[in-house]
Amino acid sequence: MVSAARVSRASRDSKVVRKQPITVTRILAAAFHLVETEGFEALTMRRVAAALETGPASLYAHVRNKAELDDLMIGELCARIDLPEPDPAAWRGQILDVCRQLRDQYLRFPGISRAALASAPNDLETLRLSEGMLSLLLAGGVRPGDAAWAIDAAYLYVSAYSLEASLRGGVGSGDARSGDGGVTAARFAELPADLFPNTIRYARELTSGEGHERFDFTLDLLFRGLATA
Amino acid sequence: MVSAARVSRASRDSKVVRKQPITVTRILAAAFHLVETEGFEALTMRRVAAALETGPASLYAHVRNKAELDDLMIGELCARIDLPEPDPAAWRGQILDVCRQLRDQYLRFPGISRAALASAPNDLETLRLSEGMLSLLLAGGVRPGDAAWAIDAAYLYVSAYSLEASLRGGVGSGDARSGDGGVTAARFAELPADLFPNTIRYARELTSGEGHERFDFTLDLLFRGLATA
DNA sequence: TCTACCTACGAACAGTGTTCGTGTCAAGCT
DNA sequence: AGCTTGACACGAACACTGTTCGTAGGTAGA
Repeated sequence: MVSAARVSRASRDSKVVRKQPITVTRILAAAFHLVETEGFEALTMRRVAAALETGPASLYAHVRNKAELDDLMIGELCARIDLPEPDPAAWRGQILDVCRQLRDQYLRFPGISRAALASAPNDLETLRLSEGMLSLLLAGGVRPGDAAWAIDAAYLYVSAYSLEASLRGGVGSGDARSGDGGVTAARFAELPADLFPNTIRYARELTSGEGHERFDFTLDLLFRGLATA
Repeated sequence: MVSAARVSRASRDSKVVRKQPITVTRILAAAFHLVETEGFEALTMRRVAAALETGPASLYAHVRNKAELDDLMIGELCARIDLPEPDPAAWRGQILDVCRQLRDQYLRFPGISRAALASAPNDLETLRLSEGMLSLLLAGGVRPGDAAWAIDAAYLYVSAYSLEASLRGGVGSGDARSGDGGVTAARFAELPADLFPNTIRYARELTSGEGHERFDFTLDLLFRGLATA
């Protein structure tokens, strides 16, 4: 037996080097890599464990649940959001920017917004984001009650939008870019004309929206309606 | 062997009566009952099959997937929505009413909105709802493009709201009604005061909202911002 | 009457989250 | 130095999940 002890400072001495210890950080890194490349459905305790070259049981010493792993990922994502210093004159642009950041983080890891919707993870990072958004609106002169409810609605919408966008784009179907909208519009045209007159007539409007136009449209609608005292 | 044939017209002759045949309707009924009483997580092919006193394989003759079962349920829910005749003067109230109906259908079957978010089920019933909502907004004088995007946003929000409300209320925790808000507000008060000044200060606003006040608030915000030509 | 077909279903497969018990190491105490 | 303690790692297993295969059974048509 090659007693492979005391290799704590040498990273890779030989092939019998001691395995790097499992930490929450490494688990999270493996999880993010997995979701980024294969989508949220592939995020499995076994897959994460395999990426760390161990068995699934080893993860439960650092993470209570898969649910907790999900929450940790959402927290990490929220931590990456850049919160601007509140500028009372530009609060609408600022809050929109924050929402866009959140959306892009979600979209970078397809399907992860499921985890955001599946729980109300009141950890510190999520609250930091919430606090930051609240500050922007308050600085803009929005009434506290309205501000609180508006950011809640915005957070919900961003999560739902990202989830739907992830499913639509998928993680494997890379060719479903612009042609898909035309396909859907064509299917609308084949509906019974007496039951779906408006759907047929406005098929273009229903399926339109390049990039994130719909996203901006909705959030603008949401924040523009807030009274600034 | 008691040949139990030709019992097709007699419903319940004796104990050896022929088992009622499996139909999509019966599958859906069992599925709805299951979700209503035990929540969406309990909706399992095996549980549905067991409720029908058969094995899981028997379902796959009538339903392609569990995903298709989910879609069928969403379709059924949408079919129950009552679409009013468009009244140009009252379109805001009308669309809000439709959204409330949808919300109540979702909330009656806790967690089922997961299925609504997990796919864009373009079946006829979903499209009927979409067409109805579109008609209301168009009658109100909303521009077609705005109307199409607004109902999309509203549908997304209703689903996300219902999902979160289902998780918050749970299906087993019947006592988590009004006391929970106080608990969350109290947890906000224990946060580090230098990092979360607004969260602490407006803890009441952040956790307030009896019944569906937040729901109405958000949708009002959404629809009030639409220009009526 | 015979045949063909659709329905029902038992059994099994590949996965999932999670727990139990055992090992194995590192540090701390005597 | 020797011993003990405790945390970490992990193989195996349990109770589930969705889904498919092969086969039986009864019904409808020729």
